[in-house]
Amino acid sequence: MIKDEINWSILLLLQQNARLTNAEIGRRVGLSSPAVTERIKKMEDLGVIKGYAANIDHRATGHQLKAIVTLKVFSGRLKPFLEIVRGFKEVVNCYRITGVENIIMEVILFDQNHLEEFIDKVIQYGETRTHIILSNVVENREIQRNTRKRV
Amino acid sequence: MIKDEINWSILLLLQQNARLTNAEIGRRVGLSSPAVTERIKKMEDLGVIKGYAANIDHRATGHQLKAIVTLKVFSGRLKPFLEIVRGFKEVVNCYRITGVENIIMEVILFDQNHLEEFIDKVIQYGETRTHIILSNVVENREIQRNTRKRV
DNA sequence: AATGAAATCATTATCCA
DNA sequence: TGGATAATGATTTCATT
Repeated sequence: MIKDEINWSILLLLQQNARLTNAEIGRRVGLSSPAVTERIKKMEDLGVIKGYAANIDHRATGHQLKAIVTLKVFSGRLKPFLEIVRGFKEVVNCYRITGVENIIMEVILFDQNHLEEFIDKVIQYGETRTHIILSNVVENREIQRNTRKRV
Repeated sequence: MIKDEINWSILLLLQQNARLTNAEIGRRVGLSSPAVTERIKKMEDLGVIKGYAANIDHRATGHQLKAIVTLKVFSGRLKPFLEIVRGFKEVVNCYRITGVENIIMEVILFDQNHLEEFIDKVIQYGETRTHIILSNVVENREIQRNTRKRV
């Protein structure tokens, strides 16, 4: 759990720019830099902060396509799929989900050939459905403090 | 485009830990820290690096549920939806996609009541399908250099 | 891209509420 | 327990080569 308002502010700042210095964060939230350092370290140790990642434009790395691929896994094929998917570099996110489909993946691909090769790899584990991503409407929004009424 | 191998190394390091100092990155890739600073700045300016985000555990912020919600938008309702979805704090990612559904969203929610409220908000824009996320199989994997054979 | 000087930052220890 | 302050060492920034 998050201790107080100041930690919420620190979390928001780090979600917006993880490369802010602790001194700069301190200035914005009204704390000294050692105090900020200690608060951040504690939240890292507690697992509140899981890590810090640079956000890369996939087109700049030569990846033309981004797609969502769902998988309705064949009977008995879930476990082997869960093993092998960790090795697929195209897959940047993979979730187990409820519903008719069991798996949903976010995939980054060089081109349509690459998409075809990828489908070939996963089709032996289940029935796939592919959605090409056309545009980003909301991207990587920060998790914020709960301000809604609780029931 | 990415200039050389060293920039790929820098990108990989920043995806794994965006809070590494430039001096530390320099040590690992064999450059001085001003050289690293300049390379990173150039990649930021070119839009190769879009930003740096702390990764927060949604359970630690009191959000019990994560879900995928797809939307088959009603005729004429896409534009108003695209406007309003930017204001929905629950939505951390939203894509326009090809296929029967037009929209796919990644949503973070406090509890099942919150999910119900969220569905109520979006259901006027189209037909929804909700998948609760059960677990993460692959999370936030780094985009890597292309090593596969090109055709 | 490296180097060196100056400013800023991180870290540690100590003290205080 | 949590934070401020001060000292030291590391880092960043800027100018120069």
